[in-house]
Amino acid sequence: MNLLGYLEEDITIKKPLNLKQVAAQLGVSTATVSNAFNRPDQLSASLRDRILKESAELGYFGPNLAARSLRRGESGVIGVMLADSLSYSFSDPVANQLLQGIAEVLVDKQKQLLLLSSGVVSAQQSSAESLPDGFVLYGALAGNAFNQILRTGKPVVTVDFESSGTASVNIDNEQGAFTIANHALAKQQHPEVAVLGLRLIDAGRVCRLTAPDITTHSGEISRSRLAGYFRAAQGLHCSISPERIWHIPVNSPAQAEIAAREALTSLPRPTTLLCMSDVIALAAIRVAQSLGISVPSELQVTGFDDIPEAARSTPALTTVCQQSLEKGRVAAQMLLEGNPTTSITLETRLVVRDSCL
Amino acid sequence: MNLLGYLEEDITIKKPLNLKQVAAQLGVSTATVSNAFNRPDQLSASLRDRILKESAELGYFGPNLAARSLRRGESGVIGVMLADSLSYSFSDPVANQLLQGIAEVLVDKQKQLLLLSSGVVSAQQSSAESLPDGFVLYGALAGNAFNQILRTGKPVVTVDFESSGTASVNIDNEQGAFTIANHALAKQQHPEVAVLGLRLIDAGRVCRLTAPDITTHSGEISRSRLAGYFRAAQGLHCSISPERIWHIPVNSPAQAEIAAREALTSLPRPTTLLCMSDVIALAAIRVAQSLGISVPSELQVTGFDDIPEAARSTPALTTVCQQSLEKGRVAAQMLLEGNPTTSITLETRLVVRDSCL
DNA sequence: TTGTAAGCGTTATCAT
DNA sequence: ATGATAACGCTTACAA
Repeated sequence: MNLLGYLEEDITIKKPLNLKQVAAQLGVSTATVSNAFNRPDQLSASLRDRILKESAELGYFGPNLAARSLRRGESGVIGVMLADSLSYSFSDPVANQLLQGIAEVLVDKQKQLLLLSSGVVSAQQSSAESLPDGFVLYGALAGNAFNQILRTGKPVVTVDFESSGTASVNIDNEQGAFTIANHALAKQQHPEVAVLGLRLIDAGRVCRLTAPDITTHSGEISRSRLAGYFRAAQGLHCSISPERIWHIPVNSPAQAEIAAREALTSLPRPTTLLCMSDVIALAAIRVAQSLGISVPSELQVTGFDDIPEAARSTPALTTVCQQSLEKGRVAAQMLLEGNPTTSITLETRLVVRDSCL
Repeated sequence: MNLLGYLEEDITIKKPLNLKQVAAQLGVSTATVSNAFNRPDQLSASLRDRILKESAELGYFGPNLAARSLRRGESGVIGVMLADSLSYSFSDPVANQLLQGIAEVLVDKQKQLLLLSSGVVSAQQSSAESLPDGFVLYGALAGNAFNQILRTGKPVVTVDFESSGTASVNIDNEQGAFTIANHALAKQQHPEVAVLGLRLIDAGRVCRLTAPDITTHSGEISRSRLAGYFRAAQGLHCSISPERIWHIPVNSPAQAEIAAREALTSLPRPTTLLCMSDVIALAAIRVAQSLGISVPSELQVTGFDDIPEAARSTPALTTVCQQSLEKGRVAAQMLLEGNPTTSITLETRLVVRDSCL
């Protein structure tokens, strides 16, 4: 093989065909090839079939996405931006269910999914957010990422947080928390309540709250849930003091176990553990078992989320279903069907299983 | 507001700024703005800072991705293509761990993640696979999707399957299965073995195998695991007949429970259940518990994968760690660091916990 | 039905 | 450091 031959082959491998070359090969105009891929009505079915078939044989599988979206102003890609880091999100069952719901709709509507995490975008020199035709934003985004996306002027649906002017999908966290706390506390005479809370304050370690922490606002969702717990407790004339509320910085089993162990070895020992996520609650059940504390007879545990694992554990977890999967579906549908403007609040549902009867 | 005003405003909202407009606003040339974003060495630091700052204030956050990648021939996007449907993959703990590992590396290297599922691509008229600079392919892809990606000539790393000429990350499924089967069977006198297999044949329902199924090859991975089980059994002079092998079409708890129930109510009742995934094994443990069969004293259960939930269940699951997270990391690193050509086989590790001592 | 050509927003080259 | 300009691959209005 000579140098020229080598170069030719190299080019063949490196550069995919483009529409112009295909048109030349097939002996038709570029317009016709383009129409074959984009506007079936502009040519005869037989010609279209021939072009599609033969171009596939040549190794051309459709117009280059960058060029096409540059020209058309749309890409067929939907961006999903996650407040937490990407790799963490894949380990979080709630985020996974949301993504699952979104993916269902996108596949159905033939859209591609570009995953963005708020950290990367702001650091990036080229704006990946210029490509997608629309966005699902999950959770309160760090810093300017949110504004950056809004300024694109593209349709946006936010999930689990709201911002005036954009469509959103939410649940009533306060109400869900109230309902389950009420369920847990109503039937006990003198419940000893502890709360295992998620992201209540701005601290990187597991710790108890202090009185001033109660009035400070930090994470919206957690604060709503805490408010729901308080409302239920007050209605039943029992109280939850700050030092019986634990802050857990990340929704991970490891952190949750630390907090659960602290709570369950503190005195007086809690008889009820209100947990702000299922991951936390499941960890609490494991810790209780390892300490020889029987659930639910000696300790009632409640969760929040209703992740799949909640139904599988023993004892099965009593929790609040927040329909994460449906959230994802609804968000994606709103995004893809017309101009999204409305805000939707999905129902939460008390799911009574064995950990708190 | 008059019609013209309305239109102007509409345009302002709809069309994001472009580099040319920004250059005009700032009173510099397009080349300079472009250089500010792409080639810091081409202008003074102070000018660059001014441009970056002021263009952000104008609402310009960096060059349009479609235009940039059209021009440069690269996009900064990595495509991950999953053999299974996207929404299913998000529910599968193994796929999630792989994605987590990939995401770690991509975030670190400032790459974006485009998720493709093999179903969508082939049906799509525009080729989304033209955008990414490289691909991680997970699992044996349906139909032409694989070839379509290879023909792009872009770097590819395959995970959990091999194809000559492309780099790959794999584990030794046969060896892993052999090791755990050997562990499970070696210490019993006359073990009654049943296998709960994943995707062994081409059938959509849970069912037992028949003799001819044993020789037919279908899913590569499952077949390797089955071969490992057989090798271990033969070495210990015990046998596994086809009607003691169940086929489960999807790695879901629901399907697995059906198979487990069949297996555990069949006679003679198995004393050892070799399961081809942790999801299946965990389902088997739950079914055993519901039938009053004690694990591990009356029934030994082994899994495969070592998903996070395996360590958390009671009894904790004895399984084979296949390092899914590391697989993802390695695959992404291979893809991003130079021309990937090598094939790597990651170690599997027997993890003895309580379900099979 | 087909061919032609403008232009989408960017980068890179070249001369200035 | 700048200005002008040619691509990158495609879509589409328009003319034939």
